[in-house]
Amino acid sequence: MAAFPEPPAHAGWLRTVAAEVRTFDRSSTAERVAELLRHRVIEGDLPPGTRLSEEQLVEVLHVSRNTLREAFRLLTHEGLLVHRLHRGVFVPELDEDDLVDLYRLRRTIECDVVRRLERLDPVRLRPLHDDVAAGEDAARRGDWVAVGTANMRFHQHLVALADSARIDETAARLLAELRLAFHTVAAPQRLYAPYVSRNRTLLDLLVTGETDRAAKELEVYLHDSEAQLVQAYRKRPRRNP
Amino acid sequence: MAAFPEPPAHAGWLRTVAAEVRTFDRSSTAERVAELLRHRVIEGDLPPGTRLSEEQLVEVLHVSRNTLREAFRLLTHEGLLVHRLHRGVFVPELDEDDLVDLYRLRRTIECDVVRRLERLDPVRLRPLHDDVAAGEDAARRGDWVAVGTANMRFHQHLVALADSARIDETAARLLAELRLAFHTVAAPQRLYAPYVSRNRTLLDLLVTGETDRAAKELEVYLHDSEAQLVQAYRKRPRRNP
DNA sequence: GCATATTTGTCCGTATGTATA
DNA sequence: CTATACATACGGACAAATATG
Repeated sequence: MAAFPEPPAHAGWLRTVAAEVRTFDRSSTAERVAELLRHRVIEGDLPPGTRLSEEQLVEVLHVSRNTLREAFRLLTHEGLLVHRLHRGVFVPELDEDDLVDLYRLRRTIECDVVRRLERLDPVRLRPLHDDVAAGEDAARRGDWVAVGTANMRFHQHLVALADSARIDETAARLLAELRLAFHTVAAPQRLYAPYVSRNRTLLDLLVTGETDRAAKELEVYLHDSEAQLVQAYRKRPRRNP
Repeated sequence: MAAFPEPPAHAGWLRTVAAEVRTFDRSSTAERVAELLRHRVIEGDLPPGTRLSEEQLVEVLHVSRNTLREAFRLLTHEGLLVHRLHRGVFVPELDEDDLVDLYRLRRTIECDVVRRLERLDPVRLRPLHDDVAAGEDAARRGDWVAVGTANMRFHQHLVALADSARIDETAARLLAELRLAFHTVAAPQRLYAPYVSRNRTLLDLLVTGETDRAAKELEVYLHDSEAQLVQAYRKRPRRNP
């Protein structure tokens, strides 16, 4: 043993990982590994295009190949990894078509959820208030990572108003994939900035019960967001032309 | 060996299966196994509540346990199997809440897709025409299984008009799960019957470009369908009270 | 409630096939 | 084209949890 020449440079994130895997219990090992990798991908620690070597991960996580591969399968179906036969799993590199596709489904779900809201108990807006406040606060501090997180939470809590587990799950996958897109552009910070105040506007409309106007506002909102992201995509520095 | 008292009665489907697994290539073994099991579940050959024994399937499919478990993971994530820790995988038994949840998402997606249609090339309605015709034909023959299949195809082709891979995928999973619900009620045949003509009505509205009316009609349509299915659920014979 | 048998969860070693330098 | 690295797939083993009598 010790036959492994220490993982290559890009794998710095690996070092802190080993202990975490056995932290939780009451779920299968594969799910814990998946949960761990999920966060690494979503946080951008593994940039799009990265290949996840079975050998290295087995070594570092101290799990068997089988278990690791089960975790891969889970994440693959969540869209957070892509699986190329006989080549391994990679963090996906979304292209412009993927962006458009993601926003297409996103508009369908989020706008429809808002449009169908009625007789909404104000208490249920509580998480949204918190998210908006967190976003505004983070923006003041200039902590753009936190702004992004708060924004994602806001939208997740928004669809949660529909009271549908499957809508929640679909939205979660959607937003997770979208995070990948944000990680492929140069300065994702700026992309979140304009939506701090727009989330506030949206929330106000929900508070006053103007769901139709809220739905229309959200529609424009998401179109703008998509346009900005597509633009950032085109301007991004690319390795392979 | 021979310790198994012959798989129980419901497992007759196993016998014809062995050869099929090695038919295709160009995909992994796990995916081929998953594809096979997927069809068996969707077609209702494995009724909801069935446990899929690893040992039996390994025996019959001639694949290793690891490979089989990978196939399980794939299907679990599609909602076609449920995984209970240390107990194995089962064909899910959807309850009333699941039904409501499924229809909630279904209305969101299908209705929104229809509402957003504009300047639709009539050629793209071709698959829908075929599906409606197939449904009507099958209904005349009294082939209710074929009616069900045609109906599922119709709705899949309907959402395909949105030109979104992720919407297609979401809808596919949705409809697959819904099939499970149909298999748990006594006489699913009758449930499809009323929608042969309603599909025709819907299609006519699309042909004339009245997308708003079509969306509203679909909304009512799906509400009715849900109500009927829920009712059938309550009347169904149950083993465990 | 207990002891046993069965089944799943996890790991390992190895052989084979595929993609890429 | 060959060589190499790696993923794919298999089968055996044991531990852990569950089901059964």
